[in-house]
Amino acid sequence: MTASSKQVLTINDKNSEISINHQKLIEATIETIAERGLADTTISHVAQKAKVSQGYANFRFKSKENLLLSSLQFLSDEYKKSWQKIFEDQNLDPIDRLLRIFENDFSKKIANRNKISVWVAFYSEVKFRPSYLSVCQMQDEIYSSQTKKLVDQINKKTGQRSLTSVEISETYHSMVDGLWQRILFDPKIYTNEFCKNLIVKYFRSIYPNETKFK
Amino acid sequence: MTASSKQVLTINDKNSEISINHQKLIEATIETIAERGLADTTISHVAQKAKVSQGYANFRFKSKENLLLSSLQFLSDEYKKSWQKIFEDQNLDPIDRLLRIFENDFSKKIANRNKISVWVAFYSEVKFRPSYLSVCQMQDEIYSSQTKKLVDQINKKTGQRSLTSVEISETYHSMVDGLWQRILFDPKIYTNEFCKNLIVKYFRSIYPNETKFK
DNA sequence: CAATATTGAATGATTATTCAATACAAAACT
DNA sequence: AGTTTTGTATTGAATAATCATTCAATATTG
Repeated sequence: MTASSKQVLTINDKNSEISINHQKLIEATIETIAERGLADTTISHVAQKAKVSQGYANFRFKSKENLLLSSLQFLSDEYKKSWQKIFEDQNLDPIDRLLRIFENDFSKKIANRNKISVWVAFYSEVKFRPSYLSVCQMQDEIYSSQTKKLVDQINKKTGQRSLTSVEISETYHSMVDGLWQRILFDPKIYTNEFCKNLIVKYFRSIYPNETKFK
Repeated sequence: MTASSKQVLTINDKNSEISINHQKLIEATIETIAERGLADTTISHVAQKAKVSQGYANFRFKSKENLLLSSLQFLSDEYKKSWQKIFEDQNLDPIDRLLRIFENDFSKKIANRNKISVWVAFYSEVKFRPSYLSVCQMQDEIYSSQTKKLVDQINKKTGQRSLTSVEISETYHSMVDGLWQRILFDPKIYTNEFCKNLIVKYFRSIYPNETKFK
């Protein structure tokens, strides 16, 4: 290893050291909200979980509010990346893409009780914190417009005419939100498989000739 | 007015005086949550809105937690009464009953931004307060089983066979929950009419020969 | 004159935020 | 190479604000 490469490595190390703390705190925040709820999430709990001092957590993010917002942003980005990958995959035909989209929406990584409880916690404050709202809306708009486009392609391909692409994509979207919420109520009934099955059945009833919605 | 009737009236007055305070506090709680969010709802705010002293609010309900739970129970009862009336109305044929059910679910009285924000606030705590969960689950189970039965009748009547009654009623139920949530995000797009239209379209696609889903 | 309803000020607990003190690491200088 | 200096990262104790809860005092009612 040369001196110069070591230097670069050192700089990287230093930066990632910083972002490790940053990331540790965000992850600790999400875990804490999932474990105790937003109402009982204190800087002190988060700092303990992230193994830094309470003062540092506050210093690092300037305020609790900012730490919460950053955590929501992280969650939002993570979700967004997961579906953007699918929308950008050129090898998928429209139906396969749609299948992948809702497989993703009910994958263990996305639709688990911990993540959902954090989402719902933020949702519940959306009316009172414009910053939360804008993160959620931003994400929603892109997802909605992409889904709509996708449904347009499928409608064209299948000749489905009784429902518009907006109607189908909005129905899908609201079903996902609703099912996520119901997973919180009763994860025994609302398993990921149960939810996916409901979605498949919905699309099968709209596209009865499509064999892929089996 | 006789003495005895006055007596009765007085007792009634006294009782209703008590329950007026009780009710005033519950309504003030709901309004406060709708206006400021659960996180910023303090006994002091609620008491001010109900025009009683802070100490009294606490004394009357024993604890803030209990006041919140009572408010959720009230909201739940109010909603339950509204749909039970429809399920019990013997003059309605199954399709009309279903129409009335989702008209109710998206009526101004039920699906307005204030009420929904309160529901979502409680939903978000369901994972951490068993008492909230049980109120929500109780309600849900009855509503679900009634809806399932209703869909069974409609399936029988129309000969619809591709979807089970559980699938249809669960899909409907999750759509309602999801749409309620989306009303919070963007009430401009998700108007009550927009939501009802989505639901009608859903049922029309499942029961294509039923002219009432126009 | 009871008995009950209601007040509002005091209490104690919790918590976000601040900041002086300290640890640490890199750079500068013998 | 070893020592000092400098700058940054991190700590943790102190602060001040907020709030639920309590309860002795007061008002209201029968």
